[in-house]
Amino acid sequence: MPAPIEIGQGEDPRVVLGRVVHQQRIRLGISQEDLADQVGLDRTYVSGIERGIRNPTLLVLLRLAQALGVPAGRLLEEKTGSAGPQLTSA
Amino acid sequence: MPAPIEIGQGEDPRVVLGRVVHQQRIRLGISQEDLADQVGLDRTYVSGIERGIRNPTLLVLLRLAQALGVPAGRLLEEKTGSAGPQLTSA
DNA sequence: TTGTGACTGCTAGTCCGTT
DNA sequence: TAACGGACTAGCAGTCACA
Repeated sequence: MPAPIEIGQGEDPRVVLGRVVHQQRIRLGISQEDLADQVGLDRTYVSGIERGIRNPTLLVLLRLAQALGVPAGRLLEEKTGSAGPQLTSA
Repeated sequence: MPAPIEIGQGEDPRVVLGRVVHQQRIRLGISQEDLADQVGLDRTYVSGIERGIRNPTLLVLLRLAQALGVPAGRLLEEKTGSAGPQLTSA
């Protein structure tokens, strides 16, 4: 049972970022290691980001956005979740 | 820094960020010191960001965006430049 | 009012592993 | 496949004196 994705605004930005990264990665159907490889980061570091315990830099955020195929700003906004783009089939 | 992974953009993202921060700050008509004070950062650190020699973290970027009164994503996009940024003058 | 070099403390980010 | 930990190095956060 996948935890219901809630959107908190006073929430820790690192956790929010982690959720977005996770969602986008799953959407691409790739593993943390695959993503880490594409971004040029360590696999454990990507894991930390998704868990919201890391505080990545501007450069890393940008590379992450690129690898995930989303606009950089997307990583800081979290527009997904409720009434999300159900992403038909695939 | 690990594998650079060229970002088609060309220009250094730090410089781009610096330009956006500078523009927004000027738009607010405040000094670097005023901004630094609002963000809770040192004056010289803000200076470094505007000059594009700093690589701030997620948390710093967010505080900066808040103080500048712009959505966080705005700092990573640079929609300014050409076509008028239709900012509904306050 | 801002730019700059140098500095210290801490963490961003890596690499090894186990669960 | 991913969470999690320890130990490590590179680099950022944050500050200062001075231009």
